[in-house]
Order: sequence, then structure tokens, then C-alpha cells
Amino acid sequence: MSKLPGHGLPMTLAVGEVARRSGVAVSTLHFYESKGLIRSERTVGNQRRYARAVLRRVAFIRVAQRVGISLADIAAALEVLPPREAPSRQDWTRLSAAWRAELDERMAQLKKLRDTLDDCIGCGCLSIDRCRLRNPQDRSAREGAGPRRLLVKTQRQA
Amino acid sequence: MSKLPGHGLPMTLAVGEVARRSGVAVSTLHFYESKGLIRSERTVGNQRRYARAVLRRVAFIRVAQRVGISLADIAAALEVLPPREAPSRQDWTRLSAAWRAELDERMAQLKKLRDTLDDCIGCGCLSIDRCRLRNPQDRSAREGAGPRRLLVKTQRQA
DNA sequence: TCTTGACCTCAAGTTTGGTTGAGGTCCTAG
DNA sequence: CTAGGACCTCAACCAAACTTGAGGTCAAGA
Repeated sequence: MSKLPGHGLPMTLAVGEVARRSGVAVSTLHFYESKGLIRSERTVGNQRRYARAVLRRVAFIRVAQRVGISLADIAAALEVLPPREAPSRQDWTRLSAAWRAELDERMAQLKKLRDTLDDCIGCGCLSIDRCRLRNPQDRSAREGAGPRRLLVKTQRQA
Repeated sequence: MSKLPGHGLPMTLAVGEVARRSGVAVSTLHFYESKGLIRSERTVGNQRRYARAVLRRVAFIRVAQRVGISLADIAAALEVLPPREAPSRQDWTRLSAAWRAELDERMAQLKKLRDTLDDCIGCGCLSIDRCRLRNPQDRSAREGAGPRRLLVKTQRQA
């Protein structure tokens, strides 16, 4: 494996290395590559070699997935980052701008979900239907489709 | 459709009604029922009739799903709620206790993801590798598997 | 040189979370 | 009493996100 001159650190990472360090399976890295989420160079022997920046990319993918964002959306977001070199400040600016609203919305939903539970504990009522979360006289039935109260906003861009 | 004595409000809801009000497809309601997430009574003619509490149950399911929680986990959480009547305060207490940690963790991850982007904008560096998010000398390589820095905690209870 | 573990491709299988369609029943207004 | 829209079941299909397996190559140490 190629080394950085002056250190003992490898300049590129083999797929098993990346798997070990990122905590995802080798097959998953192949899969991500096939979807264009990450990329690699090849050795003369056709083996993948990854730039170190791939580790942050993979970490980013996993965290985004965990909060419910699809690989397709993640891929779209990652397209603004340079495929090879470490991303620049501007690159992250663009990514952030694209995702800020989405992330804020998901935070709001998560908070609402958590607070709903908390409220139902703290409100002192015996029935959920008597606390501030109730839907009096089913008033919202006339307001169009979609879950109300809990759901802050729903539309996807797809 | 059966009416509440004294009001013009139906006491139970047909599946199409629930679909319209909750914003999910009829087929999805059938699917949720097959998975035990919701339940219904049947008319003499074998048609489903839902208690009004099903609307909040469905709203809960959709919000939880949206933040990345699987139907299996949601189903497990909903098992602490009574299948027929509106849930009591104690019921929600149990649900909240079971989910509090999970929700807090997901909030933390989401925040980390958002703040990571913000930091990379605000930190004034040209390269992501020079800001506080970098992984100096790949120090974390020795600390076991899993994405580090971004990922707060990962294990599922599966 | 040999062997062993890490790597390669490609196809097929799995799980989750649904949707679609065929073929039939229910029920209400005209 | 009949037409239609809403409902029923069940099986098949779909997409996303991976995993598994077969069959073969690469590379580094003994």
C-alpha cells in the first residue's frame, strides 16, 4: 500500500481498510460505489484504492440515512462535493444550503414526536383526548389530506 | 355509518374516511392492519370500522417513520397502547419511557449532521481537513468499528 | 514457489414497506 | 331494482438497500 512520504500513514485505503474504519461491510462499499455515492481509483491489479476523504463521506452517508434520508437524496447532495479531493469550504456551503431546510424540518418533527409523548405524560389528564393534543370535534377533517398536529410538513421533492 | 347520539359526528370511521383524513392510502391501512399497527372492528357486511383514535395512531406512525424508525420498532412501541380505547396517561408514559433515549439519540445525530455542515461553512478554512472536524493522523483507526465523530451512537436493539 | 487472505465481478436472494389488479360483495341514490 | 362507488381478499408485483455466493485474481509472507 502506498505511503505518505515522511509518515507511516498509507496515502490510499484498500476496501477492507475502509470497511473496518467506517464500520460498513465491503459489499456495502461496492454497492455505494455502484450508486455513485463514493468513488475509487484502481491499482494495476484492478483493486480499489480510496482517498482518505472517503471515510468522512461514508460517515456522512450513514448519519444521513439514520435520520431517514434516502440514498438517492444523499447521492444528490454529495454531487456538489468534488469526487476526488477533500471538499472545500464552498462545497460544504452548497451542501448545507441544500439541506438546511430538510434537516430543520426533520428536527422539528423529531422534537414534536418527543414532546408529544412528554406532554401526554405531564398534562395531568387521564385520557389523551382531554389534553391539548386532542382534535376537538374532529375540526381538522375539513382541512384536506395528511396527518395533522403531529406532522409539521410532509412533501418530498421527488 | 353510526353516529354519536346528540352530534352529527360518526362514531366510527370507514377505511376510506381514515385514508382521506390521515393522508395514507387505503392499501397502506390494510397493510398496517396486517402488521398489527392498527386494528378495526367489522360491520355485519365485513367492512372495517375504525375508532377515532386510529387517526392519532396513524399520524404517530408516519412521523416516526419519517425520522427513520422502522415499522417493527413502531409496532413494538404501539403495543403498550390499548388496541381499542383511547390511550391513558400511563400508556403514553410507558411509550415515552421506551422511546425517550432513542428519540434523544436521533435528535443528537440530526443536530450533529446539521452543525457539521454549519461548522464547515463558518470555520474559515479552505479545506475540510484543516477544520475541527478533521481526523488528525487518523487517530480513530484504532478505536474499533463504526463511523466516528459524526455518529454519536449506533447500536440497534434488534 | 506456494499458499492464504484479501480482493475482483456478476447474478441472485432478502427484507422492508408498500402498490396494483383481479374477481367479487356491500350499500345507497335514483 | 339496479347502477355506482366504496368496500372485501389474496396474490403478485415493485423499489430501496443491501447481502450472499460462485468462480476467479492479487499479493505478501514462509
